[in-house]
This record gives sequence, structure tokens and C-alpha cells, in this order.
Amino acid sequence: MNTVRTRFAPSPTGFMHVGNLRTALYAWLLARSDKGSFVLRIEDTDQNRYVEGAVDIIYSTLKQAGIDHDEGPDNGGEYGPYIQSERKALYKEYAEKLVELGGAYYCFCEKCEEEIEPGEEENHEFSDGRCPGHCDELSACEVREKLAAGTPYVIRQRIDRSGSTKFNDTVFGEIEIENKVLDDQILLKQDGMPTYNFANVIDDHLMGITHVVRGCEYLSSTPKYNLLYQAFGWEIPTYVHLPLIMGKDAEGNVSKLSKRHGSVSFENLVEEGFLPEAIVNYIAFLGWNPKSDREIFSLAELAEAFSLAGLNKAPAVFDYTKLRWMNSEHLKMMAPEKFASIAKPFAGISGTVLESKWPVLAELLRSRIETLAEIPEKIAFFHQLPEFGPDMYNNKKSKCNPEVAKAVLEELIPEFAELDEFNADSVNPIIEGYAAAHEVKLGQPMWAVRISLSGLPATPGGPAEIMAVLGKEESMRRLNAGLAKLG
RNA sequence: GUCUCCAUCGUCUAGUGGCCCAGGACAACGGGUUCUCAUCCCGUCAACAGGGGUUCGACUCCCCUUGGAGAUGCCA
Repeated sequence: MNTVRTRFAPSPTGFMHVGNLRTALYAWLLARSDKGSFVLRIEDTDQNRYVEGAVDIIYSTLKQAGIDHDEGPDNGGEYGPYIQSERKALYKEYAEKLVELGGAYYCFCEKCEEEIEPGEEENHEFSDGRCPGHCDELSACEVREKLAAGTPYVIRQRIDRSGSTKFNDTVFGEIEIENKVLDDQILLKQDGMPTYNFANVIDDHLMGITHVVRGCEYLSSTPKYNLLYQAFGWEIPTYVHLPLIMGKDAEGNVSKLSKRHGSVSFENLVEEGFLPEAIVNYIAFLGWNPKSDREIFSLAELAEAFSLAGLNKAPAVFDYTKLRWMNSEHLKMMAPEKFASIAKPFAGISGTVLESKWPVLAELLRSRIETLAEIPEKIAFFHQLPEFGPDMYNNKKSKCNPEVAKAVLEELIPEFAELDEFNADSVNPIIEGYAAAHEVKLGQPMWAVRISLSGLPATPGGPAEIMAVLGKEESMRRLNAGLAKLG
């Protein structure tokens, strides 16, 4: 029994769609859960779509996600090269071999520019799946002449349209398609590059891929690939087709996840304050489950729990709300120092007085945010006290109002002023002392002090924590200003 | 149009003929703890698309309908 070898074969289009990332994740998980190998192959056969720097995005995304490859363009391997454009000659060789084997033919037809609208192709002559000019009927002699004359050509797959092709998919089960609906698809383009349909088969075979993990958009063309494997006399790999990831638009309509549904690329999500590990955890559950109630997993734990049996058939809708929740869970699990360091860039506090207080502040923020991007708004009041009127002091539950607040501040400000250092241990006893002396709920003085310090009804941390971050000077300034306004 | 696939709460899903008047999670709503908010804890709401079979028994198997998705590119 061969060990499992899977691959991730993205096209360098400039960004990593979460659907693609999930495909990579499952392929990686499958390999890792079986001590197998995971290969990265770049499918850049479409010259027109090539985007500068796109390969780097693929590397960095996989790296951030923690998905490491055993073989690939950057770290090599015995089946290289791992970039399809560098394998161009190879495909031509195999295409020609296939022609000899009878599984393909040269086609000299002009490129068909006009689109045929769906529904109006009752024109049987052009919809029998063959090449429009019936190049498949050309004699070997005619082909040689055209080739010698330098006529541009493509190589198409020759399909025997009798019978049907059946195959077994790991997640969808047995699928059978009648050969008469199959087209003589182009294998080698006029520019000499292979199409995905061809390069894929050649490379998967040559690279010893045992399990082909890909989106189910390839389900209906799989029979054509199998016919290719058969024509070459190669072993057909195990197929693992994944259900699609859908998105929901403002009107509630569901369709294939795209930009109009929100951020769909890994890097956008990271920019929006989602943790790579949370994104990975979330997408792992879009179409798979561990057959238990547990939902929060690290990548290593996913590899441990992964099994093909947990794969689902139905398409899944990407839910940003649940992703946010999952992100907050990962945020809470993180070691304090790690959280402080990854959250800092989002806080925008470099060079400000808050920077030295960051570790303390970060801990206060941790349970109050779902994404890192929420940090600036939560700490804005530290930089600048919001405008607020006396009404802010009114709070029913704490039994506080402007008059009470004035009394609280008048009594406490002098006591605070005597403190050398502001922290929970020094500040809280003073506030508690007030509550005890006046026989009121602790919430009353707390509210009054909080409002004058922050102008907000809810803050990360209480008065003592805010004062610790603000420092004595700024705290006293705000408290005095608050009292003055109640004048 | 044709072909293929899919179908459990709003969303992600458990369920492989009796354990299910369907379980978990997110969201929503209500309550408790707490100096605010958040965390945490407890609870409520909420689904087997419809119709036929098969069976002693169907969410689970079969068929049809409906709905959805994908393919039908010298894109991948």
C-alpha cells in the first residue's frame, strides 16, 4: 500500500480565496493524518491570468495558516519542477504520445471567438462534442502536411462516445456519466501550454499523487480525466471532491462565495483582525466535522481528528458571525504575551503614552473583542476624553446622578491625590471605603469615577484599571475636569 | 437547454431503520454572577422541502416533484 500523497495546486491569481485555502487544508490534513506527503504545485498555464507576486501570496498564506509542504517550487523534491510553466515540454511530449496511442488528435480549427448562448445550441453539428471542423477525421498524411506547413494547432482528447464512465468519489460515492455528453476537450493550447484538464492528469500521475482533493466543480469533468488515465494505462487516483463554499448576500440569496459577500481572501480576513488559526479552524468546519461536539481546534488537533468520513456533501454558507465567535475563542485561549504582541499593531499606539501600558491594556481588551480590528475604537477614550454632558452620570442600576457624582468626586479626589501609584490595590480600597462609609452600592462611586475618567458607560476594565493605564497626572486632570463640569 | 450533484433549526452541523415528539454550536431572546461592559453560568425560541412507496417501524432505503448548486472555456 502506497503512502498517501496529496497536493495543493493553486493558480497564481493574486489572492487566496478561503475556498482554495480549505482545499489546501483538507489535502494537508489528509496527508498529515496518515503520515503521508503534501505537495505544492503552481498551476500557471494560463499566461493571461498570471499576476506578479501571486506566488508569494500563496507561500505566505500557507505559512501563516501553518500548512507546510514537503515538496514544492521553493523547497524542491524529486518530482520537480513544481511549476507547470516549467514543465511545458513535458506536456507536449505526453500529448504527442497520446495522439500515437489514439486518445487524442490534432485540431487545426480557428479559435472560436463567439460565445454560444446556453439554450441556443440545438445546432447538432456543433454540439456533438467533437471539434467543429471534424479534424478528428483527418488522415495521418493530412495532419503531417499541415504540421509541416506550420499551421497553428491544438491537441484535443479523442473520446469514444459509446457507453458510459463510472467512478467512485470518496465523498459523493458512485457517479456515472454517459460518454456521449463528453466533449473532445482541448489538452494542449495553441501557445503550447497544456490546459488544466491535461496538465492535472499528467502531473498528478508523474508526481505520484494518490488522493486528488479538489472542489466539486470538477466532478462532472472527472470522467474525461479518467479516460485520459486509461488511455495512458495509468492508475486512477482516489478522488475527494469537496462541497462548495457559498456566501449570502444582503438580500439573503445564496450563491458561490465571492467578493460581494464580503472578504473572501485569507489576507483580507487577517487584515480585518481575524487570527490565522481561527480562520483555519472555521473553514475546517465548512464541510467537515469531527463527529463530536467539539468545535475549537488548533491545526495540530485538526490533523489528529481529521478523517475522510467526516466530510459532507452539501454546500456550506460562510458565516462571518460564527467566524467572529470562533476568533474570540482563539483570542481568549492565547498566551497573554502572544496576544499582546499580535494585537499591538492593530492598536496604533506606537509612540504614544499608552505603549508602555500595553500589556495591561491588552489583557483588559482580550475578552471584549471578537476581532483585532475592534481595538482602536475600544481604546480611543484613553487618547482623548469624549465630549459628554452631566446626563452621563445618571444611571439607575448604580443609583448615580450628577449630584451624587459631584459628592463622590469631591470626597475622593483628595484621597486619590495622596496616592503615590495608581493601581487596583491602591485605588479600589478608596472607592470601596466611600461605598461603605455612605452605605451605598459600590456601583455608585464606581460609576461616577468611570464617567469622569472615560465619558463612557462601558469601558475595558474599571476605574482602577483605567487610572493605572492613564497614570496619576492624566487621571487627576480628568477627575478634576469632571468635577469642575458638575460645578 | 443538456449533464452531474445536493437537500435536518436563520447559519455550521449530529443522525448510516427503532436510542429522535431530532442532539450540539453560532446568532437571537430571557435570567444569574460582576464596579460598567465583556467573560462565565443557566434557560427559551427554532429544522427532518413536498408527495408516493419499501418496512412491524423511516430523518435515515427507493421513486417522483420542487428547490439549490456545479459543469457545459485554447479559466482553473
